[in-house]
Amino acid sequence: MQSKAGNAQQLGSGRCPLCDWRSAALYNGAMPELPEVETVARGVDRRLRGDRIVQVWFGNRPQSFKNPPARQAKGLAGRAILAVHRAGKHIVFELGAAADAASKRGGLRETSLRQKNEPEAQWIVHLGMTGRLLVTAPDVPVAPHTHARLALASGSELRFQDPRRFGRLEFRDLGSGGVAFEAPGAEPLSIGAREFAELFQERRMPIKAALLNQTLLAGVGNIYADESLFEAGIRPRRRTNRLNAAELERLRLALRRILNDAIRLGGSSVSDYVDAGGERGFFQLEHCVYQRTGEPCRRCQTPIRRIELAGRGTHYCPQCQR
DNA sequence: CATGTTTCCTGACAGC
DNA sequence: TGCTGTCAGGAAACAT
Repeated sequence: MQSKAGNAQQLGSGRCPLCDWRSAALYNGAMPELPEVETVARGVDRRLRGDRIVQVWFGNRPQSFKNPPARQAKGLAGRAILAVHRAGKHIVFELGAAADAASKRGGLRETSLRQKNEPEAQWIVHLGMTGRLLVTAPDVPVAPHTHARLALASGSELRFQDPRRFGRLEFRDLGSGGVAFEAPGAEPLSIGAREFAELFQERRMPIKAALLNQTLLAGVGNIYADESLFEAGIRPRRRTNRLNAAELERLRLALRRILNDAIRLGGSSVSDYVDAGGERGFFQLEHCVYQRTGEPCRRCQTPIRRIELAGRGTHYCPQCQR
């Protein structure tokens, strides 16, 4: 058995609150995708909606910032958190007026904006591979690779940590001609059959590469691409324009079902992922192909095969997927 | 334009 | 024990 397959046997970790299941060890190799990002966004929203940012500290690793940290810190300070939600793999903080600016500025425009509760700014967080967004008490020791700390009026602290620094933080001021963030691709949970088919039938890339392309569908990453192709019975290398209507519809429904199941289980904790309260998810226990190279297919016992596609490890059952 | 490849970054692990 | 090499991957940049 290859070394990667050996790793895969140790897949998952943490303790399940329901069954007390516990695995041997962590291992490396997963990232926050739509279900994980949804879980984090919901957790942050529940904890911080209505709170106010009173103080901001940013680290000095420029890779983590889409616009300069000093500007982001200045933009965030004093603002109310109106809501937090997911868009694709992004976590979007909808922010109100800064406390001091609101009292200074006043005026008609301000009043109308506040009445409609429209955001005046946004903070957009992408977790990349290893990013974590955690709500903690301020006296909890600061973990290594913490690049952002936001002190809140409630006394809580929001922290962003990201060892590999593939994550990105971005501040947008919507008041001065700034444009609200929009995920580039369609939402896989709500896209209809026709629109889904239209995304793919004119293209000729491998279906797996298309699923990973965020400008087509927003939020699908390596785990859920592999898992949904397994459930739909489609080989990852199949060209998108060679898939018939029935296959595309199977894929759409498989993707939707798997993403919803994963959200229900709090996401897949394969390596670094935890939700806003530091809890791990449990969808990794449901994986059929991802990181199961060489292990028997759960449906037909054929060993799961691993190939490289679009620069990613890609897992499938040669018997069940055609 | 569409598609393919490289790069960034660190921790975990295998092997010596 | 401790070192070195390999691998994981989202998305932007670059190449074909």
